[in-house]
Amino acid sequence: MAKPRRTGTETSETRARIVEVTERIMLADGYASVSSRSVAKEAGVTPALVHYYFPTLDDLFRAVLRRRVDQQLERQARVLSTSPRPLRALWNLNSDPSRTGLVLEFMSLANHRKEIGAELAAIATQFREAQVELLKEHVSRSGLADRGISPMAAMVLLNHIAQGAVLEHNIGMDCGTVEIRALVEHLLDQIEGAEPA
Amino acid sequence: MAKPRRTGTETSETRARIVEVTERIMLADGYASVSSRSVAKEAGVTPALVHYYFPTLDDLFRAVLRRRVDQQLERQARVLSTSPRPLRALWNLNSDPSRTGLVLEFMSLANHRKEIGAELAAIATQFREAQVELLKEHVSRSGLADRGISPMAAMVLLNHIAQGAVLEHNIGMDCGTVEIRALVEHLLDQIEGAEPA
DNA sequence: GTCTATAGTTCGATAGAC
DNA sequence: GTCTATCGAACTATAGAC
Repeated sequence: MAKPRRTGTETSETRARIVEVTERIMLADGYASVSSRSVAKEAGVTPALVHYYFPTLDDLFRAVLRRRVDQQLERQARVLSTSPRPLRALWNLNSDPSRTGLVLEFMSLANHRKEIGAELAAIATQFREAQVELLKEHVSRSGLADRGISPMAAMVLLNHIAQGAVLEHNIGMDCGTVEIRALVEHLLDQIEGAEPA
Repeated sequence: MAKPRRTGTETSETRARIVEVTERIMLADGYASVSSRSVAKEAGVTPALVHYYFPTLDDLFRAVLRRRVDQQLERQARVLSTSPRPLRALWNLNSDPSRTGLVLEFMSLANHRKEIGAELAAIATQFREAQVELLKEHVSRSGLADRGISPMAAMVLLNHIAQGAVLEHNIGMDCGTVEIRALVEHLLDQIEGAEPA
């Protein structure tokens, strides 16, 4: 009996548009620019309607998070299980600014919305475990074990480099960009073989 | 004639306390929790006094940034020029959560305060160039060239790993923590020799 | 140097009409 | 499902007294 307030259905098109707009604002201007008003304006509805679908802003943020997680988990699984060069496939995937940029926004958001932090940690762990699991099946092929690098270490390394690159790209920094990219490409070539033209 | 408003002196103790408090809030709760009120409350003054020293919040953020930059540039230069193992010294420096955590807050802040983004990129470039410059003097000793890794690539790599580790630590994630740390330690040992007990 | 007081915004959230 | 209207709170910033 605590909250008898009305909320919208999960399948609403307007609801989907609100989530999309929110993600766009987060990427373009940061999570701090998300408000029921800014979202409503860009979605072409009223602020009240945003609250109709998402009683609190946290609910809205969580919806953005879940939507992306579902998308990316599926995409990652598909790429990892079909690609002959899983490491390179993951590198390409994680170099996508919109993917990594959003992760970073949620990490910042988690810094003062503690409930989101725990949810985010669980999700990130889920991603990484899936990466490691799928990589293990390719481990003989990838030649990682020969270098004394565990699948887990390889995954963390790849994620951190991609993440750092996106972060610096976001603020317009280009010092070292070509060098680190060359290093990664070189290592990937050594481990998995060069990409076919 | 645009702004005839009064502002405080640079040497004020109260001013210094305000900057310190702001940095603490940024690290603990994120930049979005910084307001003239929250800072004033924790510093034991009134919101108006915060604006007396820092006409806008951007001025306050910039003061926090400059204070840290001066501290860290000096510390980095000292450590790099005196340590027999410059790479390990940098790794330890960048693994400090309060250093890297603050960098990340400013990177998020830059996402919707574009003026700060340019300033931050310039500063980060300055840091990295200083790292590369000082590392070059040690390059024969560090054995990096033998592995085909340029000083620039090494620095970017080290920074990104440390940054990623702090980021994940911040949200309470520990998946892969020991593996990546072991990998870095192993590589540092190989390149620069083991630390003395 | 520090304060009170306040103008002017923006925001989250809700009630209730249509 | 969508709206208008609004309350109450928090915020940035400024003016001016002490």
